[in-house]
Amino acid sequence: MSPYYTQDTMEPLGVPLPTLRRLPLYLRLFEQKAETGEEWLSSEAMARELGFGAIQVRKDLGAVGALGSPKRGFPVGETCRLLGSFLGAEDFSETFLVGTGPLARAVLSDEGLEKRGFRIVAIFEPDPRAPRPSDRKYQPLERLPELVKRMGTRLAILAVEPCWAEAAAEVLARSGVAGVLDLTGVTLAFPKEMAVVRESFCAGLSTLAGNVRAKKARGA
Amino acid sequence: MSPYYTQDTMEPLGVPLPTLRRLPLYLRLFEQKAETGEEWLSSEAMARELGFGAIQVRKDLGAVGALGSPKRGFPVGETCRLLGSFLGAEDFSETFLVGTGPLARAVLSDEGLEKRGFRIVAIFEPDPRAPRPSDRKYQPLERLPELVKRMGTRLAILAVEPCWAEAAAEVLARSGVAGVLDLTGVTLAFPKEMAVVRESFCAGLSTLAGNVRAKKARGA
DNA sequence: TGCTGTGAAAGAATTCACAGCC
DNA sequence: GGCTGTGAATTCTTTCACAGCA
Repeated sequence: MSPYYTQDTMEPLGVPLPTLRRLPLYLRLFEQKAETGEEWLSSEAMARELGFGAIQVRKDLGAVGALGSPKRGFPVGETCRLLGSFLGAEDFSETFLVGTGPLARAVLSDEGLEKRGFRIVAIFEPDPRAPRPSDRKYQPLERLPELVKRMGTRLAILAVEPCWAEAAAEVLARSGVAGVLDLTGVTLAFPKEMAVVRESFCAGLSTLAGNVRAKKARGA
Repeated sequence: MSPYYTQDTMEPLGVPLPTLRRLPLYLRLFEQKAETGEEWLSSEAMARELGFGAIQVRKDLGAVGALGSPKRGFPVGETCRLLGSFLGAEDFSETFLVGTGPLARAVLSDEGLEKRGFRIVAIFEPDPRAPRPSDRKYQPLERLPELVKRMGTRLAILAVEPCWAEAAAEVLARSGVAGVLDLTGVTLAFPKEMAVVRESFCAGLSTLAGNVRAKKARGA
């Protein structure tokens, strides 16, 4: 039985999007504590470390059904498992990677992914003339839809060069994957039944710059 | 004089964070239109392409002072400049990069950054024994604070291996940079007067997985 | 008619206040 | 005391409805 129910009503939970974005941060904290062998972690300690309110931390954790204990906080091991299974692993561990350039390489060498239970199970390249990376096998992009069907994969990471982004996005759109992590930085249209998370260095930096500016405007 | 004032009240604007995160998407759309030579872009066209409401697009653009024209939409060239200067370029173009691994390489090879006006002006590496990349010069991390002071750089991208993350974060915290784009995926503490944007493949994938799950729960 | 701009209403997310438990 | 869990209050975002303009 899937564990994602609120504690009291036993209704499946719609976790608010902002909460969803914070959950990975909590998970990391719990994992760190697990490594040092600590058993309990309080919302206030987390809040201090992350720079936002303790009540928010509790609400967020409560939203996925995490259960803490008065005076001590949240049990490290159990909460780790709960967050880990909610956030990925388990149902969504198998992921396709589209692209073989520097960005795709960065994804492949990210230790965090496998630590969290995600596994890149196949790599695809849309450009037939792309230099062939020596260290891992990859397939032409056209074969992706077929493999999605055969393997039941539901997640894909799009990390191709900008010029190939649209072509690749179209293939993905028709492929039947449920969600795409779009790292291309190009504005791509996906059917709206697909889940899309867009992330790019550029957008991140822009947001940061805007942030700094806003902070200064308020503070000074 | 800085142009970031609301049109009517002439008060400096506090752009809502969710809006701030969407602005880079609009900017990309405008840039694309600029390339194909089109002069006008309507909020509804944008909305269709991005998959959210037209009213929201108008509110967001309005929040940075963009001004559209009835029946036609928003002027491509002018809005490009406005968004571009609000989001980065101009005041924040010079950026330090910390790290020389695959992730840092991906940042360096990202065409989007320079296209948007950001420039990596120096690269730092905390690990004295890291393999020396042949193609670009870099400096030991200890020199960063000094260079921040001399060059007045305000933004840094943190892209080191996880094991060096904390050490690097400490140096950054004392260095006087105003904002950090943290790509390490490690939970790091920064002084709260610093602006921090965290981004990682892992968090992105986790969010995506949660998203897919939530979508399914609602839809079916 | 076709689109923007805006004040008002609805809906979410965050914060507060306090009850409960060890 | 120290910390969690929760309903109520507040604040922030989004959406709606319509006025205005070319």
